[in-house]
Amino acid sequence: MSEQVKNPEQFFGFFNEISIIAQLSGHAFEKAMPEGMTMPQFAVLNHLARAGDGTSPLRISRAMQVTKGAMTNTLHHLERKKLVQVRPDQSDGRAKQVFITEAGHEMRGRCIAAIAPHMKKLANDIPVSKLAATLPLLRQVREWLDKARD
Amino acid sequence: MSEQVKNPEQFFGFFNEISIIAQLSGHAFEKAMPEGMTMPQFAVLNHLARAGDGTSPLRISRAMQVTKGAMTNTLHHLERKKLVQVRPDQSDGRAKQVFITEAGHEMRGRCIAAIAPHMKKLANDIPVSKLAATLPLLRQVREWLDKARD
DNA sequence: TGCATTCAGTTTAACGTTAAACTATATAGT
DNA sequence: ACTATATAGTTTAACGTTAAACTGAATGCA
Repeated sequence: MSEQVKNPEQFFGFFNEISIIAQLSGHAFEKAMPEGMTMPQFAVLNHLARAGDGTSPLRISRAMQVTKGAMTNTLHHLERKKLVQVRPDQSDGRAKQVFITEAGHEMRGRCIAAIAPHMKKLANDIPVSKLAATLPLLRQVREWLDKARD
Repeated sequence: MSEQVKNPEQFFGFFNEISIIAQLSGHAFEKAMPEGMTMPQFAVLNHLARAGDGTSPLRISRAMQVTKGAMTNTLHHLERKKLVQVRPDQSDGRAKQVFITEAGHEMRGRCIAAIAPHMKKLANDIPVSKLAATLPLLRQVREWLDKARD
């Protein structure tokens, strides 16, 4: 009674659903956010606020699971808006350190506040607990894919 | 004891996990597939094979949840490779009809075959039943987002 | 019949992403 | 010390996407 993959459609269906949700939710978020803020930008701001300041672009790019080049781009946007400050790392001439500014903290707060009403609406129709219940599996899948990337 | 959104992080975490999985799985799929086949191209081929031939680009774009412009692009790729055939719709001068060719069917089979071993590996570590169990919720979220799009 | 509106599809610019080439600095081995 | 290799970050080309402008055909209403 081993688990056979009789039906590839279940797999495709799962990943297809995932990718459509990613696309729709990404655009919904960006539409709700303050002027010009994108998902990647908010994600970096949020990461810096939660996980702490002063890390390098490379470490942030790994946490966000994007390439270094993508992070260069995102950080330039945030820097231009003065939401982060990027300084050379004294102890490593190759590296830089990224700091979130006061304006950055404030912008993060505004983003969260802007999204809150939408979350409330979603929570009305779909209990948060059901979303949260899938998180362990999603994390497992993500970690699996990350490892399989070689 | 109503369901309060105390912790926005659960929401962000859910959608963040989703978007990372979408990105990783998309790239993993494309790497495994035959030369030059992309996820969107395979998705269209798969849709035509399963849901039937002869529909219009617009209907396909809606089924795939992408814009008309994106579908124009994807269909051009498939047409150039002779995996689909696009003909003007006799009964509506504005519309077109999309048909999957024999080569298209064959390519779809090759894509599925190419992905099968990867699915097997994933199924080894994460039971298909657990993925399938989340599908109803994912569908619910997707439909909610689709409706909320106005 | 004629005109305004809707609809199908294409095209364009802008954006974020990846992969790969590149610069510059750090590290290790001889 | 010197040389080879690894590492951090930037830049470039290519790609798929969206939004919006556009063309051409159909529909509805006067």
